[in-house]
Amino acid sequence: MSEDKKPNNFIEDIIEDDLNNGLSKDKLRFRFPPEPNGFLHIGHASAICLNFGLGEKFGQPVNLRFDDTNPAKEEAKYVDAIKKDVEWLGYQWDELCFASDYFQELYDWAVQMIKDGKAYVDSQSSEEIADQKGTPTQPGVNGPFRDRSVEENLALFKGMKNGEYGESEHVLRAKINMQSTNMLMRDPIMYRVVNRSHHRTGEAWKIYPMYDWTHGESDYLEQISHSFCTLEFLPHRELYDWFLDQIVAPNKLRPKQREFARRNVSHTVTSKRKLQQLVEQGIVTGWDDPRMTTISGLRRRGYTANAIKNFAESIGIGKRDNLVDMNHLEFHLRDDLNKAADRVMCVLDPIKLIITNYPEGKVEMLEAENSQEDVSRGYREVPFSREVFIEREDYKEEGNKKFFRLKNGKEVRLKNAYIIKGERCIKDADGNITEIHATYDPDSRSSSGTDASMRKVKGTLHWVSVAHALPVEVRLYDRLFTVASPDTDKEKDFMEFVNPESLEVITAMAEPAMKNLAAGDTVQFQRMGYFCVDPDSTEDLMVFNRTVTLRDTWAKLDT
RNA sequence: UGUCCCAUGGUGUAAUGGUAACACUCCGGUUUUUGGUAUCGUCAUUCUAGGUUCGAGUCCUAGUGGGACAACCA
Repeated sequence: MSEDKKPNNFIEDIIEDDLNNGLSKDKLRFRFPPEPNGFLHIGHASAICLNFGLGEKFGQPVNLRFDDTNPAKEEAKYVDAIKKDVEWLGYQWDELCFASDYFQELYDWAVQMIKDGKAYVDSQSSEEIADQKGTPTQPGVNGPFRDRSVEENLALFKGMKNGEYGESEHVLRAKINMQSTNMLMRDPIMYRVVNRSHHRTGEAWKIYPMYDWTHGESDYLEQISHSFCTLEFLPHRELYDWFLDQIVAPNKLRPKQREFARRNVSHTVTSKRKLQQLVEQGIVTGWDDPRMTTISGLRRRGYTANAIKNFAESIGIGKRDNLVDMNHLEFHLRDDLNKAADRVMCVLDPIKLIITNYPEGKVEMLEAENSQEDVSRGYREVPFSREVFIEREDYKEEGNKKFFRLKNGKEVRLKNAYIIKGERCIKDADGNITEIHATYDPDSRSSSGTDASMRKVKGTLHWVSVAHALPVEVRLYDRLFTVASPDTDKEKDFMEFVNPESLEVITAMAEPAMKNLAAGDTVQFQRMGYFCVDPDSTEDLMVFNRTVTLRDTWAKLDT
């Protein structure tokens, strides 16, 4: 039972402090609160893992709450997509909540605040309101409607609710302090009129509450003990607390907002606006394009939920600006896939190799292990014959000592088959190699038990029998951006850093057993990387996405 | 010409006033029918200046650098 205790992060410290100060553990409750206005991305994954991870660590519930207070942007289809992504990551929420479920409570509280002189209806234009608000370095001034009577405020607010006014005619504002150093405290807007149909409440409401007025009160209604959000909301905390002050009952739990730094991953963008731009301008094929770092894109690319969760856990959580290198993510991806994926052979850039001393017309079914890591995964049969495809880059007429692959006069092993020796190659008029000739050692068949089969040769190549090869489409992905941080350049737009070679589509030659794979299945193409079957696959043509390459120390030496 | 947040190897995190550590990356060795995996190892870190203290990455002050804040968005 030696549980290796990992050090707490500062969020866990906050919770344990509260526990030590008398908060009972069963009062702990967390939430993940996305706005249903787009797809979740890798940044959200960190927040999901944080909140649901805390739920698991402390054995307490986590709500999934949709922050749906702006009908102009939100749609039911995003609600469904978000639920699917959270589930795919392997988390189960306690209650499924919507801020829109609280519209009536929020309204009633707002009416009470008007009666208490804590809120008023402002009838100015948004420009006038903005003008009076001042700037971060200059205090604001009070507007002309700030001291309206309670009766007038009540009547106007009711009128707003009943649809008697158009958008922008009136807003309800909290009466706080126009001179505050915190701009959010300068009489923030609580309600505005929006003439839109809401994806859940339909036409029932003409006024909609703003984020600040909604979020803390929603936390309170759900009795969330700790409300974690990203650092940009830190200035909102003062207002979060002020709004709570207006409504918290003494016998109820008072939620606490704390902030952490959003995780940025190199070579990606995560703002919805920018992701949308990539989709709209056709840089990618959609929100689930395998090059996108949306959860749905990562899923289609072949990322596993485990890899994402391990990544999130390993990078931890902090308060400083950060840019996590993509290779952290890829490390966890390879780590997980190495254990989970069967091995197969597929030649991406095929060239024909003829074994001149192998009988024409002969076919042998050779046994190949599905995983060197785990023999319990069993074996499959792979057909071998006189003509096979190998990778073009695996042959050189002459190569230096570091080149472990096939060259004239040298031996290599064909994986799970025979040791062959390079003899010569055939070239076309332009000097391009079109065909390689080799001879084989008939006694060297893998696991035949002969002395020859035990011989050590430096290189091992993967191969596919020409007569049995299954042509498949393979989509090779590279990073979508050529620089680590595409959206922080002061002069250049992030679109200028789009990698024009982020996708290469090729036809590869696969071993015949691969035709049994189904969409979503992941395998390792030995020596080449991890690949998964894309849903674009048809009866006639299988399509594979390259999830990630193998670590390749040779490629680095070679260049 | 404001308020607030942040600062530990190339990257991310830990050290809770007491020997600066872990992972990734990089580089190198061993094993290997994947130049993969596994395994061993090397290199490399507390922004600056003062102060408190027997002792400071940690506490205090100032500076420097980075970031947030002026949507009827969240």
